[in-house]
Amino acid sequence: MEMNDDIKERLKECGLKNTKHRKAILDFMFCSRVPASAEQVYIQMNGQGTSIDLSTVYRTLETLREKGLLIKHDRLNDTRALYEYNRMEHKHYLVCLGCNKMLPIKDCPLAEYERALEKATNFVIAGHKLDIFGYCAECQEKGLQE
Amino acid sequence: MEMNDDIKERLKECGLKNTKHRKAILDFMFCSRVPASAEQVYIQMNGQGTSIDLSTVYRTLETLREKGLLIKHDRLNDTRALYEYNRMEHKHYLVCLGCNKMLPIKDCPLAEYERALEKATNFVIAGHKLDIFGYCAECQEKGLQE
DNA sequence: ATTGCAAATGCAAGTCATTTGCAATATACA
DNA sequence: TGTATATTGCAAATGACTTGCATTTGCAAT
Ligand SMILES: [Zn+2]
Ligand SMILES: [Zn+2]
Ligand SMILES: [Zn+2]
Ligand SMILES: [Zn+2]
Repeated sequence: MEMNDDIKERLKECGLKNTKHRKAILDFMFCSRVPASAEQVYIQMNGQGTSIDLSTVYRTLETLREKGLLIKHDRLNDTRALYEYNRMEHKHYLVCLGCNKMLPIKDCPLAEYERALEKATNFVIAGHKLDIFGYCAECQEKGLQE
Repeated sequence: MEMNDDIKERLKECGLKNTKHRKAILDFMFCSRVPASAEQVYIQMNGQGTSIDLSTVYRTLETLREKGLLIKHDRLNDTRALYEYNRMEHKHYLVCLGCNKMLPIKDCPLAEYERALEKATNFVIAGHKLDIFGYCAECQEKGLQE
């Protein structure tokens, strides 16, 4: 399978051994279009027949993050961290305050603003982090949007 | 003392009993110009002669946040949450990657964008958090800007 | 000033996500 | 195939925060 070979290759590039756990996790993260928590990964793995311990999930996610293969979102408003495959794209997130779902937004409204800000402040701007909070359609229906 | 009376008044407005703990904590938060963790508040209180239990600090900070007197910053990059007095200002920060200086920006470039986003996504947007990273003029001179 | 009662507090124990020590196992590569 | 090293499972630990409960305190009505 092509994607699998690609994943295997990326692990090798990083000097990581190609274990079934790592391959399965990286594969899942690659296919998932929303960030996932360690527990979600754990449930997914064991549900799909890849028996793995929760501590191994944590260790693996952290290892992959260190190597730049994953991005870690440090507890935005939930109590747990979320990871996602690093597609090397600049994005922002719509974070639901009801269910903690994160919806990636490719669009960035700040390029122009940053240029103006550089002139106004004498800062050299290197980047930014923008998260937008609100309530998703489902949570609105549940009446959680208070 | 004027500020103290003011603090007392604000507690009353919120339907909170005016206890020495609450007054001391809110007073400290009001005077502190940087966000503080529960533990920092705990150390400060006990250091200034206001003996208090850590769990009470947690409960008090949370109560004051519920009433809108404090803002909670949920674990920025540390593992612990920070609280600050709510001065009812919407701001962002230019954060220097060289010296960690934070330059407040009152201006917000996102009002228009949020409206467009609501339409495009069906989210009800409640707020956002934007931090811009870069290098201040001094750090540029020191050649720290990578 | 006294009293009654809900709110606030201290203390100890409990959560819960995440981390760590260590022995057992799997992988890469000679 | 053998072996050094990385990875894993399991159980126990960590650390920030929360909670149950008995006691104390603020405050308002007497
Ligand atoms: Zn939602
Ligand atoms: Zn952007
Ligand atoms: Zn600087
Ligand atoms: Zn803004």
